[in-house]
Formats: sequence, structure tokens, C-alpha cells
Amino acid sequence: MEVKRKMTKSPIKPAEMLIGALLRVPAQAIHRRIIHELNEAGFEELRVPHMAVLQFPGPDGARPGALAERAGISKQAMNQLLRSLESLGYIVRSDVPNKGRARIVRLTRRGRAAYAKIHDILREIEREWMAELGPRRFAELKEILFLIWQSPLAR
Amino acid sequence: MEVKRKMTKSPIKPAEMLIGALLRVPAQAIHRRIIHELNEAGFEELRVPHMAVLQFPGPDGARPGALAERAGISKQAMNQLLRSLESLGYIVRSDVPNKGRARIVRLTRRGRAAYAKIHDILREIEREWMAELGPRRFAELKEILFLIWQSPLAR
DNA sequence: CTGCCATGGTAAACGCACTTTACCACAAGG
DNA sequence: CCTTGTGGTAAAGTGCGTTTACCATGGCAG
Repeated sequence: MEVKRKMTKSPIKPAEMLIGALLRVPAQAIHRRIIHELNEAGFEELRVPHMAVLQFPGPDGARPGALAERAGISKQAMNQLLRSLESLGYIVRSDVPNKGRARIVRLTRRGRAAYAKIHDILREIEREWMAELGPRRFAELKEILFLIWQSPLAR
Repeated sequence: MEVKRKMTKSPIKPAEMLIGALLRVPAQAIHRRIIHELNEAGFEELRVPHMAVLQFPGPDGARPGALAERAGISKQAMNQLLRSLESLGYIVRSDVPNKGRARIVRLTRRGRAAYAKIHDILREIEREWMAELGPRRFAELKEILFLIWQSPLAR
């Protein structure tokens, strides 16, 4: 069944809103939109789990284990994702000489195209938000979020 | 395997950061923390998927179908969650007389306790963020996020 | 009244993706 | 050597969401 999404249009007061919902809802909206537009732009094979790899700052040059760590999943799960993305032609995994079994992930041309597309989508979203909020408030938002990002609170 | 999480401490410049990552990372951090502290506070059975039900504004008084819709999952998936939560003693589903097959979800005492605990955790998180950012910037953050929430951009 | 359909809910089967458990390869250090 | 740490892989098991299908009630057209 295709899931329809409709939000409750209930009269919610600002005072009731906690930071959890305030962050979660727009973050999810962005996530869904990225996947949707990515699929429409010709990257149809990319599914939700793949996003764990393509997330900022991207997998290029990284080790599988490191990618697993920052995505918060096991190395094995990451490995499955990487195998999938490799068979789809988005990445390659190459050996690193004189480094034991170490491997390194590289984006292919197609992989770079997909990653660039995500960037484009986000830029467009930023444009829309800026139009909604005004440049000043939007800049403030990013600034404050960046402070949180840097702090240990985001861990 | 227990998944360890460690963030890259790479020197990232604010200019590179797009709103996607800026929102996602703290939102995920909050989500993980809620589940973790909920489990520690004696609600050990609650798992990630259950959060789709306990999410703001909570399930009390709502129909299963409506809950499914706002969680973005199918009615069947929501039903499984509700059955699980019912068998764990967090909710009950009662019939609504003269309303067809309609059912209504009610939090039990334990369910209300869990929901209140989530509220407490979020309040504590807000306290910490306010200490980090200062009351003024924190209020600004919530205000701006609330504007986005109200706009169609969050859909 | 009665047959049809819209609405809301449920059940079973399937499939994907993650974890668990286990193992392999190489390097460094005693 | 043998051990330990690091990095990666493989296979089995499982949890959870979708797909497919069906059931129950109420409204409504004829």
C-alpha cells in the first residue's frame, strides 16, 4: 500500500512544542524529499538505506568501518549497503596496498552525480526556506544549528 | 554487535554545511537519547518503532488509521505496533459505539507515564541547549523552527 | 427494504535490511 | 613463532513494514 501523508491541521500552540518535534518534522520532510527527487532525477535504484552512505560528508575516500560508525550501524550492515551500491555502479571498493585488509570507498562518476544531485536538492530547499523566513532569519537558523552541531549535545 | 557511535572530528567549515545535515544530526541525537533514557527509566520494552506511536502529540484519543497516516506508515504496520504496545500495557484499543468498526486508542496509566517521561527528557534537553546557546538564541531557534513547522515546507 | 460502496480495521505472507555469530587476513610486538 | 589488534567478510536469524486480501459497519440510491 502506498502510504499517504497528511498532517494534522490541529491548532497547536507554540508553547506546547518541544525541540524534539520541531527538529524531527522538517528533518524528515527533507529526507523524504531528497529520496523522492533523487529517484525522479534518474537515480531510481537509490532507496532509503542507501542514504546512510550518501549522507554528508559522503563516502569518498573513507573506510567501510568508518562509514558504519558514523551511520550508527554495524560494519556488516554497511558492507551490504556498499555491495549494493557497488553493483549499482555508484561506488567502488579498492584495496589499499601495505595496509592489511584495508579498503577504501571511491565514488564513481555516477556516484558523484548522485551526490551532486543531493547537494542541488538541498540548495533548492535552502532557497525555499530563505524565501519563507527571509535571509536574515534563515542565516540565524543555520548559525544556531551549527553551534549545536559543534557542541557535544549533537552526539 | 553493539554499535558504537563516534563522530568525525574533522575541521568542517560552516559554509559547507547544508540545512539537511544541520537538522538531521541533532534530531537523530535527540531520538537516540529519548529511547536510551526511556529504557533506563524502567520502560525497557520500548523500541525504536514504538516511537512512531508515542511521537508528539501522542496517540491518546486517536484512531489507528490517523496514527498510521501521521507516522507515514501503513495502517497494518501501525496496527502491529498498537498490538505490541497493548500487550505491553501501554495502551488499550476500545470500540466506539455506533461508529462502525471504529476504534480509539487510549493511553493506560503506564502509557501516560512513558509519555510524560519523554516530555521530561525533552525538557532536560531543552535546558541543556539553553545553557549552551543562551536563552535568547534558544528562543530564537524554537521560534524559527516553529515558523517552518507551520509552513507547507515541513510537509 | 435492499443491494452497493465507502470507511475503518484486521490478518497472513512476503521481503528487505539489520543484528548476531562466526570467521579470515594482515601487521605489529612480545 | 604466537598473540593481539585492526579491518573486513560471510551466513543465519529476526524484526518490522509492505503487499495482498478480506471482514464489519453505516450511508445512500433505487
